[in-house]
Amino acid sequence: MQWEEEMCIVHGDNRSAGDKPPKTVVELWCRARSGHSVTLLVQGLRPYLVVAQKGRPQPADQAQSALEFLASMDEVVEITPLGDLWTDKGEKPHWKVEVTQPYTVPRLRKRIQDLWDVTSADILFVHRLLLDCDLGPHILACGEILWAGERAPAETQNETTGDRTTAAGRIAEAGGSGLYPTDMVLSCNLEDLSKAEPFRTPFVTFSFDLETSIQTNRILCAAAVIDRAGERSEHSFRGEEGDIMEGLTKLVRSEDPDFITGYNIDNFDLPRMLERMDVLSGRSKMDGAELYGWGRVPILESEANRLLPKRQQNRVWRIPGRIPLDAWWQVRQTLRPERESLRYVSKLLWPEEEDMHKLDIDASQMDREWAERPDEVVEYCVRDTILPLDILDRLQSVARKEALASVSLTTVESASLDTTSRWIDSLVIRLADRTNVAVPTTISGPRRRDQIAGGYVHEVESGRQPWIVVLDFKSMYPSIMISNNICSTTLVRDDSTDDSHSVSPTTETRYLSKDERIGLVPHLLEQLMSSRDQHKAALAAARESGDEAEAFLQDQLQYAVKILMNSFYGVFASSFYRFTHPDLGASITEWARHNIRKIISDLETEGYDVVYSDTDSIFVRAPVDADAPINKPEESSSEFESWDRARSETIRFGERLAERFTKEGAELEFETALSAFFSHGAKKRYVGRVIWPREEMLIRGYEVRRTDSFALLSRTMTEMFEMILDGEEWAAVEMTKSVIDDVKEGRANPAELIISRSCKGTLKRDGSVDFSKVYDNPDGLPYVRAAKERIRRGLQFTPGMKVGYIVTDSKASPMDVEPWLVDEIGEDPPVYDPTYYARRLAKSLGRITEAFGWSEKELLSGSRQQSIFDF
DNA sequence: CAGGTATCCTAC
DNA sequence: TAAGGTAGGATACCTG
Repeated sequence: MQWEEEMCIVHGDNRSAGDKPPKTVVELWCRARSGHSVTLLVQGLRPYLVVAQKGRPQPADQAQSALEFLASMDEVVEITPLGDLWTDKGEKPHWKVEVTQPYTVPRLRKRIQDLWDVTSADILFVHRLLLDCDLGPHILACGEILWAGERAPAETQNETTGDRTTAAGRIAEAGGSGLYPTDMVLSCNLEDLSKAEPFRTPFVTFSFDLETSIQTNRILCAAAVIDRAGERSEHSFRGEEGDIMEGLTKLVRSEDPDFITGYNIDNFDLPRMLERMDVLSGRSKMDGAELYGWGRVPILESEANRLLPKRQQNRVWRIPGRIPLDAWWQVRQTLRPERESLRYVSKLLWPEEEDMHKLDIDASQMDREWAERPDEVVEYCVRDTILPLDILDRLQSVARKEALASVSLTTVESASLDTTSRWIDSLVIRLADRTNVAVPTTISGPRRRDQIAGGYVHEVESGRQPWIVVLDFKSMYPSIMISNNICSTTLVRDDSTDDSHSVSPTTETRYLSKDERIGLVPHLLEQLMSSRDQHKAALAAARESGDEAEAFLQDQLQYAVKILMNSFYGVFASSFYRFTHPDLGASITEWARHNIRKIISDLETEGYDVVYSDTDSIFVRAPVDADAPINKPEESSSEFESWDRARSETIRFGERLAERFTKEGAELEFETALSAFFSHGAKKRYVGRVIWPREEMLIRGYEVRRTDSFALLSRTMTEMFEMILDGEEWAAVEMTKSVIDDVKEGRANPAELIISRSCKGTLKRDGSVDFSKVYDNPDGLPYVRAAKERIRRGLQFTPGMKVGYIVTDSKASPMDVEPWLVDEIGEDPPVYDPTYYARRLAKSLGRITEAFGWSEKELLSGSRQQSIFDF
């Protein structure tokens, strides 16, 4: 029975489907737009690599005997000429060498690379399918139904499609491995797949959590929640450890989720499952599959390798067919919270809902808690599986991954777990293949030592400046790449010159004109720029018509395009990427420095004051009445008119500068107007009172922005900035002195003194953490000592997480610190070292007050003057 | 106690 | 043996 519908590719893999003749099947695990899961078995694609004669271009017929030898090799099935392809040594004849199976490609590449230039030889087979058929994650697929389970659409279920035994046979015949745990299995050919418009897929997510014994590492209980497009069901497991693991595994296999989440699963739950599986199953791999066979493949001896979750080195976990997405990592990336415990994060996200973060179990005493009140432990465990789902919902993590997959034309798994260079690959290789450019392999080996120069940062003077306009270049690096046609394929590598070339300002790196050859990178960036404009227009139209769902989708897509565009520069300025050259990155930043410096010097020549500039931005003093008040007066007040006039003149000045300095391909935008700007004289650290296009305070670089500052410092500094920007520096100093006095007297709230820093480490197989591999002197670092103390006390620590601590004695060397455990186990706060905190406050705040003549020493001395604070 | 090194985090 | 970049500020520890 044939079936056709739209679906989204979650993940893909391939397997051999016979040797004589050699056949390979691509397995695509998908979620249909209508909700059920599908395994697509795609036939008809054969693995290949591409070769050319080494060195300078030579006539194709000189390759004849070498080609004959190549054709005689075991792995090689067929060789076909591709004609001339572009390479950095010129255009030359290439041949497509089809091979038996994907796994032979790297082997063959190594064997022949002394004889041939080998290209297109490090591309994952499933990506090959998306590239060659020009598909993205959203597809329309048509195929023969080999299996239709209970959740498959009713009209697909009948006696034939629903019979397990015969289904397994049909699947094997189509090159699949057996009865996949998906709702449907379809067989199709390459031609049966086509690109579909993006839609929001109703993915299924599985969230789980383990509670384990601190003494023995044994799993005491577990919980899981399934989210099926918003519909949730809760499950809990207790009893024998093996039964718990089997229960979880059965649930994964029957509910068949696309995403697997939880809090800290990457470094805790997933490795712990593997460790306990080893303990319980001994040597039999198939016992292991019953305990932990979460891979989306049948439970068969032949699938032993794909059934279990895996992680190479210290990288992300991979589960064939599914996507492990740690809620902790998503929180870290999108929220950047000061602390990262689940309790802290849930309070941050849902401050109103008390029972969501009720603290009732002491995780550091899990064995005792489990012995005394197992029901509460299970309840606690269930709650900790619901929160990660709520977090992913709130952060829109899944929708973002899907949008990124859609704009980079890759699988959702690749968008979720792969790195920037893979997403770029997906677009670049596709275009290279279509425009006859050979695709070199990624460069391996040691990193380049000499760095390229980066952006220009202007010196900033200490003090306050009134009425400033901030302008910046729109998408500076992408614009430079587009307007100068910067690409590996347009770089002039010999010393030829031509008037049509685009020539970089100082090193005189040359690029071909667009008329001669349009570079891959400029071509793609231009496409992305216009597609972002289209998504933005569609977003506006959807909002207009009240179509919330469409507006959401278009907003996700335009944002994903932005992210993708901004990552081009980094990848092409890197030392390893396949289409890279050191001159590329260097000339992009060279143009950038040149452009911004030119504007600065033009403005200065005309007598304007450039206060600051960083890479693509410029801060200029507006020529307005210097006596106008900088803090906004009441509208009824007599000074209001003066302020308001300064404001409109500043805005007009900003608009005028933007217009004047905007050129074709380099758009300077008027970003904000400030009534006051302050810096203590350090680059990348400044504050501004924004008065246009909205009213707010802008802070960059200062401790206020840093997650490793402490709350009291951030709060005091923010208040200080408010006062300084209002012109009340004396009050700021007095306020600061009173804060420091309180700290010295021991009156500060210790919760405001927590310092939190990320701490690395390597996870050992038995679950313990090794710090000495990543740190020269681990015990010399306060946060490592705090992490060690956490571990000693039976609390979770996973490599990379932030550790909160209080300094208790700074006179000791190294200083004494204690971890902050109040959130997690309700422990009394440590007693802080008043001298240390007073000194840190005075130092950080003193740097700022120094601009007005008050030093750190004066803040610390406590010699407060009579002030408005003394009532 | 000055200066160098290791480390973190941020701006762009 | 996997991989977006550079510029810059700040802190703690260690050494001489």
